Amino acid sequence: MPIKVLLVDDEPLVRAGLRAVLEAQPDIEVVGEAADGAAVVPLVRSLRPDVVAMDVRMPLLDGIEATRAVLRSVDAPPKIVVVTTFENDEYVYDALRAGADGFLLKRARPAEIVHAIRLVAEGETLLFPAAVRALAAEYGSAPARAALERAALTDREADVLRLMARGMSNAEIAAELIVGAETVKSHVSAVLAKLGARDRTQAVIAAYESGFVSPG
Amino acid sequence: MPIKVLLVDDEPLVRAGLRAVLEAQPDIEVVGEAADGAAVVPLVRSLRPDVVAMDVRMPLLDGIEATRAVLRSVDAPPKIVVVTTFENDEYVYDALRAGADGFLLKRARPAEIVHAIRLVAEGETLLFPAAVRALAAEYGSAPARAALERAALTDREADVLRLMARGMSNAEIAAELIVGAETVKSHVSAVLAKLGARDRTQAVIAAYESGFVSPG
DNA sequence: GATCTTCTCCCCCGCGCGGGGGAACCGGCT
DNA sequence: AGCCGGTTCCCCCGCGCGGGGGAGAAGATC
Repeated sequence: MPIKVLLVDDEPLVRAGLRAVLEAQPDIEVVGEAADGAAVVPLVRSLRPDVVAMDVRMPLLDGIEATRAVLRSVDAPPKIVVVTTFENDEYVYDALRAGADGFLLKRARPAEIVHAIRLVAEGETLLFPAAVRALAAEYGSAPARAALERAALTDREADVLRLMARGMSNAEIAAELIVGAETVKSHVSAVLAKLGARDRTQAVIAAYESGFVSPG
Repeated sequence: MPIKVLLVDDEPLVRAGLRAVLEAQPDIEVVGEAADGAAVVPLVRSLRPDVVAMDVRMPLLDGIEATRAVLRSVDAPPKIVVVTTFENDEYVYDALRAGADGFLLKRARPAEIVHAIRLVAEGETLLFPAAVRALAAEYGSAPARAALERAALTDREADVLRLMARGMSNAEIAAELIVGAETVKSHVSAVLAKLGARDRTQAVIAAYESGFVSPG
């Protein structure tokens, strides 16, 4: 009997890609899709998947909350694999703490994705792929890193800085985080103040220099 | 005279979407469509498009080979923009090496797609659009550096980008280089155009991701 | 000579950014 | 109950930024 998988991602293209990759395997069957976390629990109840491939960042209910909701409210819950774009995404670890069984990168090769699904279906836990260790190893210089740690950014400020470091405007960050533009401005101002940066460009430079974000 | 665009994608839905987006612009005209790479060269010869929006993955002849074929066999070849679904598409960089002038993601917003077409039509190389990070992540900094070299910054523009990456304002850069503020603005604008960056922050990000500057 | 690129500087203009305030809500802590 | 930090949103305001033009001088190239 095949491994039944439920896909949860707000981007149709990502779902289509995962479906194509997984359904090419004879032992894997995609039994359903959801575009946001709020739809996950009912779908898990009705479809009884073995594995849920869950995006972290989604509108309405993110992957972390959705993971908690599934584990809390479903008997014999499925294995949950967190799907993420960036390996240094802090949310990934939150999701793992919330009870997820592993994670995989969207840029992973199809064979790796298939492998990950099979592993967690068998009860294994995928915690720290080589990519994450390698990234942690080449983390930034100690002084700069310490400086940024001293800055003591809040969770939300860290989110904003991460998106700033991806070149997003305030409006784009607001759309990404599903908050108002004024809210983003508040967070940006707080980040600039804490980092001692004059503008967003200096803040992004500090993020790179400290290893808060890393090239590649 | 409008920018003449040829669409090449095996998915009719994608072609329809691109056509709808591009033809909403008064200065852009979609002159033709092709469903696979094999049909591209004859169509380029007969239609003489300014820009070819080329999917990477296609039946018969993929976007990489089709790009090579066009550049090899057509005089005064059109600009070629690689269209891809996933930012980590391993073939994207191969296409850039084959001579493509830029790339864009299918999930990009209409305004970004239009912007990309206009930029490459003007002879710029489009590097930034969100995919640079993923490319650099998977293949290391060498490809991104090569891509930045393709941008062909002049000596002065490289000077300005280096100082931008140190967090300097236009006025500070002007003082550092002992030139007028207006001169710096000109160089900055040139850098942004060549990198396909929207603002100085994105330019600095591209500088880090490409290894043009390094943390530490 | 003519042409091209590069570097230099200038104009106007719109807008996003960042500073400076304030305020409401909520959860945690005392 | 009271306090406080975090998140959310609002106001006004000045200014640097970036786009779109143009233009002159120097050097390379043909």
